[in-house]
Amino acid sequence: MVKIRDVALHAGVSVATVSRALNNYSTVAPELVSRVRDSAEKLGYRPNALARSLRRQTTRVWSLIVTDIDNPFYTALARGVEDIARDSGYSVLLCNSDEDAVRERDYLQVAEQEQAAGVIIAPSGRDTDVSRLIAARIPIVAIDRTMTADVDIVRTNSGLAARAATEHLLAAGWRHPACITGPADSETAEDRYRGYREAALAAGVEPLARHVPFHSDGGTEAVAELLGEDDPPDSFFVANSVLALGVLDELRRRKVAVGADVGLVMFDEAPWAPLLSPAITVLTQPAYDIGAEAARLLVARIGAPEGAPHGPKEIVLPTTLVVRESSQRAV
Amino acid sequence: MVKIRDVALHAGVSVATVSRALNNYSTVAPELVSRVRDSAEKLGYRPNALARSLRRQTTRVWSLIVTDIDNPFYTALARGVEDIARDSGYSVLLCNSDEDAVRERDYLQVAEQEQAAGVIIAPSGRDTDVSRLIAARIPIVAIDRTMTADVDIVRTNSGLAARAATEHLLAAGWRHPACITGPADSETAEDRYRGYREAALAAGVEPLARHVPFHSDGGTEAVAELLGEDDPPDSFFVANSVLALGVLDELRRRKVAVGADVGLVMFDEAPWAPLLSPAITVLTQPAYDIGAEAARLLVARIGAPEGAPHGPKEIVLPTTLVVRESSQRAV
DNA sequence: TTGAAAGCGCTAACAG
DNA sequence: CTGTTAGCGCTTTCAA
Repeated sequence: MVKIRDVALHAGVSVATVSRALNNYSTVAPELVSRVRDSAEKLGYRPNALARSLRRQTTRVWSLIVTDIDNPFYTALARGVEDIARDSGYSVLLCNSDEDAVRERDYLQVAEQEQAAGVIIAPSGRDTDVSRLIAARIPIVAIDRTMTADVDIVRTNSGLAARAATEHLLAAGWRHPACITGPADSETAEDRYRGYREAALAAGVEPLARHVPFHSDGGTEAVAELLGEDDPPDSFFVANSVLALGVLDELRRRKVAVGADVGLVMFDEAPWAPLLSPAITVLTQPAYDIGAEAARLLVARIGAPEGAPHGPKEIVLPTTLVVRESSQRAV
Repeated sequence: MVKIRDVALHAGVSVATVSRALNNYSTVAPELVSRVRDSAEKLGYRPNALARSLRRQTTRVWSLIVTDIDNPFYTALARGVEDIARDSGYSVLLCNSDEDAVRERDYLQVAEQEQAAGVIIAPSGRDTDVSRLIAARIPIVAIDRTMTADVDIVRTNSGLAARAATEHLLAAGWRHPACITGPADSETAEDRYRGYREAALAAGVEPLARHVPFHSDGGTEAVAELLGEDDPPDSFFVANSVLALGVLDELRRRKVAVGADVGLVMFDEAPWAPLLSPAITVLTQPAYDIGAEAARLLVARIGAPEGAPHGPKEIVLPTTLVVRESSQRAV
């Protein structure tokens, strides 16, 4: 491993000069700069980021903690984060908590110990403990879900969108929409449920819902239960695309035809949504932009002076209903 | 930030003792161990990973570089890597090169500068330059695609599988299968093409193929071109699921019915494959296991003594043809 | 403008 | 068994 000392020796200057030259300090004589650069180039010198970070007391790495790496919403979001991070010279440590509070805690600890420059997190629960990060002055931006801790957040208005989706189902002629959502302690799951509930109540329909884990099996299970009800639903509002996978699978298994026997709207766009027969009506969240905005917020926080007084920022992005076939009653 | 010195002061011992106690050196008196642990606990001490790594000259972080984070194959693989990494006490820096050699180079450089303990990479091309990592003695495991560099690799036998898939198409009664694959400089793309070609030739069918970028747009484009041929194909062997998304989209747009007008088999399982009508016949790769095996190989390499003589290992996992409806001629 | 030297927080010889 | 101390490789005062 070639270190700064080797470059200094080769260039015939001190290590301090090498450091300054390579970090673009304007105080170094131009000739020395080029001599140093040449030496560094020739020797194949790469600064040791560990040593630099230790000395500078700051790293160039972010942690991005998501709850489900298989959810296209999060991969799209990750791209948004990553693009902005790259532009700003950061690398992103992508961590998958799998909705598991223990894994999440572990990753938060890693972020702390590795002295992450910042953390972007989709918290597994509202009470996810980030107090240590805050104490360590590591900026945090929440995405998708709010948390009790006082941090910046970028999200969409799930409740409103859920309400609109349910109203759409009703307007399309479905009489008895049910809601399949995530665990009650997940904020987005609850918001979406509430939006559905409002719309149902407003239309004089008795709300019918299932809270299941955010996995496709959860969707499967919920459908099975719901269709076993005395007064089964004739349509579904599903709180995310992973859940919908299970829902659609179970519906198919039971030979229940979407768009004819039952209606369906799901939260989140997915690459396969337009390909199904019928094509799935979705609530599109600007996933990439959520990530990008969160990244911008983080950059701003990192750059902000120590005792900057500004309170937590909140950015709410719009969700769009994309009407396709699954929500329509077949002719 | 509470540091080791603070713990030492609080526990009334030297920093060395704190270090030893916390790192489970058996030479420390049990009473001191507990005193140190108590102090550390009380003060909320968290070792600075940067300082530790700098001193130990080794980190607990891996880089996992994939070419497309939106490809379910890679997210499943990432889970495999992550699970084993966690078990072995490592964190995974997941990087998305997007098939872009420049991004890939940047990430490799980050891995080097951050002194990654190891790197698992799906190289964007066979000639991806990992010489610096090798020089820095950072173990590397290739996944999915081989490379000219001498590294461990975990992969499937794409060629064989592709051949089987094409033979299956032919056996199902399709007369003129075409191949839609990735860029010619991508090894898996080429392997899959060759497998297809062998099967076609063996059956006396003139090979017909398109090499396009591994994005859904590539699939769209390929279909458009292929169907414009004088002697258009009656079925498709598609080299991965992302490409297939574009293929299916274009087929749908043109109102060409899969399973009736054309047959289709794609490489890789995808959560939506069984949900389409008709359900898609796929070549399933054990993505999770590929990741897990790669991780195990990496653990072994990291643990191996400096001058260990064993050459690069290669692990080839089986691919399974899952016959569903899209490859069958409708009655 | 440059160099010498201190020190980021930790671990690991080396002494005792 | 415990403490003292020398670094890991780098940046950044402080002097010259």
